[in-house]
Formats: sequence, structure tokens, C-alpha cells
Amino acid sequence: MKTVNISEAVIRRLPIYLRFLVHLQNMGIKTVSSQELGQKLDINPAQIRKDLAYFGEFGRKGIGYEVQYLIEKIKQILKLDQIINVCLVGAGHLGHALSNYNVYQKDNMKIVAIFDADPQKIGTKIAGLTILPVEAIPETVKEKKIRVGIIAVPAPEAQKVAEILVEAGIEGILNFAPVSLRNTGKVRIHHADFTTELHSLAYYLE
Amino acid sequence: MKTVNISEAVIRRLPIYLRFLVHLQNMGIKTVSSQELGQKLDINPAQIRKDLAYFGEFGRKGIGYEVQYLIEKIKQILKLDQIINVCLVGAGHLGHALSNYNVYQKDNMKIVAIFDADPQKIGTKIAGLTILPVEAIPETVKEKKIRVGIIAVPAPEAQKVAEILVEAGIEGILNFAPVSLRNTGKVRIHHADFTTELHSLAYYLE
DNA sequence: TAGATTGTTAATCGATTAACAATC
DNA sequence: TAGATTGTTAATCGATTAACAATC
Repeated sequence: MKTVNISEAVIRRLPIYLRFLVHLQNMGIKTVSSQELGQKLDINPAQIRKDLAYFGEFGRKGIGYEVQYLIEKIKQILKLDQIINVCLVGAGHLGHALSNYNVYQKDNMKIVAIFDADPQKIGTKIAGLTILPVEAIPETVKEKKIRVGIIAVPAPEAQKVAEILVEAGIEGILNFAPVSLRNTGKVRIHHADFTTELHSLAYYLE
Repeated sequence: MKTVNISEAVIRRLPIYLRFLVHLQNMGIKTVSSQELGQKLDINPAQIRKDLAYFGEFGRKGIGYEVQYLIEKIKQILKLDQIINVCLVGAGHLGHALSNYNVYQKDNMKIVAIFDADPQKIGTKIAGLTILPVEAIPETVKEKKIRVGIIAVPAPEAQKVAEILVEAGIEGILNFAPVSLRNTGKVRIHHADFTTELHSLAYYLE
């Protein structure tokens, strides 16, 4: 798989499928068709079938997809079948919220270190983790085999933090700061910036 | 303007342009070309020119775009030139983080009410606002002319909250809960769900 | 078997990019 | 004037959707 370059649009839909499939599983539902999925997720059924077909033949003609099996397969595709260590930079309000988010364990993404620049905060604990100084990023990333960094610092500091993370050997960044990060190096940067969402939402009002 | 239906992709880029233009303004820069913008934002200059040209002729040939003027124009397009009242549902960690975010005032989007279902929290204050019960949503939305609702409640409750907001006459929703909301009514729903971002990021690791 | 639904090809639709005349 | 850069058309590229043979 991944012989052809799969488009970003496809990859962004997989987690949405995954989430709904887990929901179906929790409800005890065993199989689902692309039509049912499409109806619930407001996505064209043909697109769902095509997205999945990039990675293999996961369904059965006349029947649909087995929920449990498809969950496993999508997790494999997204590499969520292995534990991925994550660090969080920024222990402000947002950092607090993120570190308490209970989604990580079940998704195999685990926050194993929290950093902050404020000397007042260093040494205090959040979610069982002692806050470390930003200077400790390089060694901690190596020691704990951290592969993903979440940036939750103020906008003016985000670029510098990103560069420190890249330098430390991180493979992916999720950026919450409301600023477009220049990509130094070959890491993947995703944005979770709600201000742009809020601004584009304003356009559609009324 | 908006005679032709402008694509969503265009509208989603406008806030990114806006943010960088404000940054340039803060640095005292007066004019900027599509090439410079494109280089900094990693967007094709032709695309930037085309995006802006949907709404008018904002640039000057041979010169580029006047920063201040373009900021004004984009704010007009996004309807950020008027104050938009926003409410927040969910006063947990994330709600706390959002209510303290300082981006609202300068963007004319202002949180004017906070709701929660937990009786323990009702009556306490966040960011100067008294937390109200969810039952107070309909009257408060009308009274305070609230147009946008931010959902920051646990996933299982998000759909019901969305329906209450729609029923109350809200025009747009920004959903932070990790669940795909069914759109009852004709409101616009944007997602600020970082779990899907984190999951798709995993695919690109290494 | 008949009905349902996949995987996949072909058609359509839409978005991005290149190119360039107009013009500051 | 010469150089730079826009606004816009045409070309390209890519993504979505329709349709249907294969088959459970």
C-alpha cells in the first residue's frame, strides 16, 4: 500500500470513518454499508468505497463492511496500531485542557512529556507529569522516543518552539498557535487553529 | 460580491491572509505583493490574486497590495467589521481555555455567555461571565443577540447541544467535540476537532 | 435465485497553476 | 521609459461522482 501517493483529502477522511465505526462498535453493530456510512457522515458512498479501496479490499459485495475488521484496518493504515509518544509544549489553559483530554490512551497516542518556558510552572505537575523547561526538549525527545509535538504556546513563540522540536528529531507537529509555521526540515505540520475556523464561519452567517 | 458562489477553499484561505497581513501591519510594512505573501504562507501567488479578485480589485499593478486597505477589505468580506456575539457551551478545561483566549475582542467576535450542564458550576464565574444552565440557552441567545455557538462539551452531549442552539436561532456553530454533528436546520457548522488532525498526522510520520 | 453492495472505470466537476496583456 | 505586478483567461491537474460488472 501507499504505492501511489494517496491524497491528503483521503487521509483526512479516514479518522472520520474510524470514529464513526468505533461508535457503531460500541452500539453492538456488526456490519455497515458505504451507503449507511455516507448518510450518517454526509459523504458520498462512492467516495467512501474509493477511499478504502486505495488500501485493500475490506468489504464484501452484497454485505458491506465488517465494523470490527474495518476499524482494525484503518488503524493500521493510520499507524494507530502502535503506541506513539507525544509531547506537549505550553502548559497554559489550552495545554491543560489538552493534557487532560482522555482520547490519547485509546488511540495509542500518549502525552509523555510537558514543557513550558515559565520558571514558575516548571516542576509543578499536570496529569501526573512534571512540567519541564523548554531547554530539556532535545534530550527528553530522544530519551522518551517522542515522535509528535503539540504546540500550545502563544503565537509569537510558536515558530521558535517548532524549530526546537524539528531540531530534536520530532516527526510531526500539531500546532494550536494562531500562526502559519514555516516548515524547516521535512516534518509534517498540521494545524488545529480554531481562530481561522471561527473567522471563516463568520462569512457564512445569516 | 458573492454573485457567484465562492468556494469553501477560498473562504478558508482568507483568514490566513488576514492574519499574516495584520502581522505585517504590526511590523510597519505598508505594501506587499502576492509573491511575497505566497512565499511566506506557502501558497501559489496566482491563487492569492485569484482569491482576492473574486471580491474586487484590491491591488495596484506594478505595486502590489496596500496592507492596511487589504485588511479592511478582507474583514468586510468575512463580516468581521461588525461585532458578532458568541456563546460558549461547556465550561470544562477546554471551555476555560477558549473563554480566556484573547483573540475575540480584536476580531469583533465576543463571548457574551457561557453555559454548562453541571449544577456545581452554575453561578460561578469565568472571564467575568456567570455560568448559566443549558436551559437558559434559548432566552439568552435571543436577549443577547447571539449568532454563533461554540460547543465544548463531551462528545455524547454535543449533538443535543447543537440542536438546542439551532432551535434557539443560532446561525453558526464551531464544534470542538470529537463527533460529526448532523446538521438539523440551515446553520453552518465548522469543526475544530483536533483528534482527527492528530490521527491523520500519524499517517505521515517517519 | 433475487436483492444488495462492493470495487473500479469512466465521466464530470471543480480547483489550481501558468501565462500574459494591461498598467502602475 | 523599464521593471514589476496585478487581474484574468486558458490550460492543467486532481478530486468527486455516476454507473455498472462482479459477486456475496
